[in-house]
Amino acid sequence: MSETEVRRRPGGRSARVRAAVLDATVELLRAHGLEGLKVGDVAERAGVHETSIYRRWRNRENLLIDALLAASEVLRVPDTGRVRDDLIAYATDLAAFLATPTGHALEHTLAIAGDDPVMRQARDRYWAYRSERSQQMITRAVARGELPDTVDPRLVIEMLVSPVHFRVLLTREEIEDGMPARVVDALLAGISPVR
Amino acid sequence: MSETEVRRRPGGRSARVRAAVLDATVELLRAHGLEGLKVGDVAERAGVHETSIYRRWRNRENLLIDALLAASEVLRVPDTGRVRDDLIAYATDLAAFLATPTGHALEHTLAIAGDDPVMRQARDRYWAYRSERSQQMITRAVARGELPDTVDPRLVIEMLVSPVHFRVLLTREEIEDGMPARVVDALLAGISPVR
Amino acid sequence: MSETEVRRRPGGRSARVRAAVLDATVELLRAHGLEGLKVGDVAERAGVHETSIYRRWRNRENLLIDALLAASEVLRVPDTGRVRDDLIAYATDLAAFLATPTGHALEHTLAIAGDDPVMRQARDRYWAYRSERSQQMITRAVARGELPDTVDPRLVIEMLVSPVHFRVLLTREEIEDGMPARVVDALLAGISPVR
Amino acid sequence: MSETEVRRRPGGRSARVRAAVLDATVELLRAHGLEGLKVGDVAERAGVHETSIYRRWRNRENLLIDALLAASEVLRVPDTGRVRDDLIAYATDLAAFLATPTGHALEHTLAIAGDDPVMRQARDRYWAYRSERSQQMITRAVARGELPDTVDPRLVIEMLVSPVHFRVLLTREEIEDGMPARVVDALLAGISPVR
DNA sequence: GATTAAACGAGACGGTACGTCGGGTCTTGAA
DNA sequence: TTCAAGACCCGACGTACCGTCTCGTTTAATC
Repeated sequence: MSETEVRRRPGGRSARVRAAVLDATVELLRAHGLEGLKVGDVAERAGVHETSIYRRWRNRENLLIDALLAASEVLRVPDTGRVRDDLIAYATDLAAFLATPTGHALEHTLAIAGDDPVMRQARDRYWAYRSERSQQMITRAVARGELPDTVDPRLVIEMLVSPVHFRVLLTREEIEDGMPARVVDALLAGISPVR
Repeated sequence: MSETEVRRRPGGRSARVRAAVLDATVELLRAHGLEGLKVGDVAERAGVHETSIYRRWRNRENLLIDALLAASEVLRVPDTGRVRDDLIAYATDLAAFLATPTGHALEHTLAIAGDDPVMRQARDRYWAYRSERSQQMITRAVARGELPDTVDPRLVIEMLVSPVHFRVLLTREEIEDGMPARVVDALLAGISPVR
Repeated sequence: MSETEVRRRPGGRSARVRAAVLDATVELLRAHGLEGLKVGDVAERAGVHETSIYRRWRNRENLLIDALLAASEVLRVPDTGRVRDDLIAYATDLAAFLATPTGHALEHTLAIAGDDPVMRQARDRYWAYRSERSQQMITRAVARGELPDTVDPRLVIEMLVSPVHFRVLLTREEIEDGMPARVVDALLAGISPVR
Repeated sequence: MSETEVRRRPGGRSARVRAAVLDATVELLRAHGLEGLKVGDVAERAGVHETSIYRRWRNRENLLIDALLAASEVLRVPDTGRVRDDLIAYATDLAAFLATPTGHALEHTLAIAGDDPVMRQARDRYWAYRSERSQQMITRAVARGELPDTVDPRLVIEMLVSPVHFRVLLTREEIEDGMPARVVDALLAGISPVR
């Protein structure tokens, strides 16, 4: 999904350069963080000339986005047969991913990213991809009869993942072990006792 | 709450300089956004020498944080007597604030901010302040008997505000009119019909 | 002799930039003196970006030295066939050169210059060049039989030129017309009447 | 001779401050060299407020000159009864002094110093003092009949001391042991064998 | 297998902003 | 009223990194 350009000659020099650069980018992100990522360093580590990077990605942001989206495919959507377990597992996985330097960097990049067409498109593509996949947990639960068909999958997913992002990105507080479960339970049962 | 230093001579030159600089910072943020804020411009607009800014705030980030926190005191906590109304009003207000350039800039700055002591302290102070005040909505509801005393005010507030921040900061999707109400309802009643 | 780098493409942009910057430097030195020479001004006058100057020369001093050494090639070594005339002519020329703003600035720069490797090398190269050439006046005289082969060319040249430098640099007294001749005569004949 | 101002209350606070500052200046010069001398450091070391220094000396240069001239009184004029010995001893002493950090700094300061009235006067006073005293070696020799009364004392002294200054200030070459003697001999006897 | 166009290597340069440094002035509280 | 303390003004220096430009060289697809 992070393919920005048409690959004319797969496996040729171009492809090698591209792969080396994206790898180096992620690697350096992990090591020095977002601010510490310099195009020149990426070039050096990739064994490629800086000019070649600018030629292909035009600027630092494009490179970043391309590299990070490629690195974000690790998130898997569980399918245990029970919503509660699915949601807890997903939130836990997400928290773990966001705790890695790569995950952290991805978040920051998305948060910082401007609104030029390129970034906008990249961002939209990323969230569309994630929404679509994670909402399957809800639609499957509805199909199984676990949840009423009146639920709004998007809202549910948002209320599930946003507290995790919130802590990672804004308050920077740790996500303690039971947190995902408590979020899921509050979400499923509500906080008022009776109606 | 954004007071970083002891005011030795309140009203003296130092205080005047400080105020002028913070005002200019917020003003320019509103005008040119986060990326467009240059320390040199702030200095010029504040009628102060650039060096004086660096002397006091050390770098751009510290200046930003100080200015933004000062500008974030507008958020009020409602007290209507009914949780649902309180929470909806608060979330709506928050969404409105985050839609302003100042609010946007505040979010971004907090998200970008590094982990040096200065920023960490500023961030912690900010969230402590906001948490403490907003959780009053929950504790009041518990006192009134509207909510059971088993609810975790912190979790509730997080689940209330994080979807708003999430959209503003990450997906950049609009917050439609009914959204706060739907979040509150899901939170209060839960999404599973029966247990 | 002030060539610090290998010219890869002689006459290319690099060479043009280099020449323009050195010219501008000497020109501004002439105009505003040593203290008044700002790197930014040089850049502007040379039609070159300030960064380019810092990239190549690293700091103001290196630029100065390079420019001044380039400007000091005007000193010619006379060859009249008679030592006395040669020495007087040389000392007179030297005095004239040192009286120009450029000469003045050269002196000051050499006197001020620190002992970092770059400056040290520049200084050594300069004096080696000047020594070697000026001592030819003595060796030629010895070859002609005008002077005994026991004379130390280096000492003689030092005793010839140092009074000139001394006045220009330290006492700042004028070098009156007959001064070089009197120095040369004292040097050749000695000041004691008999031996 | 380095008294720039009238001492109103010798021994009073003013005098103490003045002495402490000048001492600190020379001390720091010795330690960090000319470039490394900061007014703020001097103030701190002297246990005096920076403002007090600026009040009295007005700027860094004046302070420097005042301190250095005070430190240059160590040069003594020998009187052995024989010109050759006198001159050699004097030149040797001079070389030794100029080799000390203080001597070095004095030279540099004089060489760098601008032409504003203050510096001009300080410089003139310094050289007048040194000239007057050192030329006594020549006039005494003339009185003794050792030298003809046609010699120009000023020229002789210049030709004696300038090679020393030359090496210290410009070429930065070491002054080897026999050098003063060879200069003196060349000066007394001349370098041409016979006329 | 020779040709040719795209991509790459190399390196200087333009440009913008950041942050530093240090000399020197000015305000203010306190003695 | 004077003085110590310290913030401030001012103007430079030097740094860092982004992104551009030019030219020579390699590579890989095409003839």
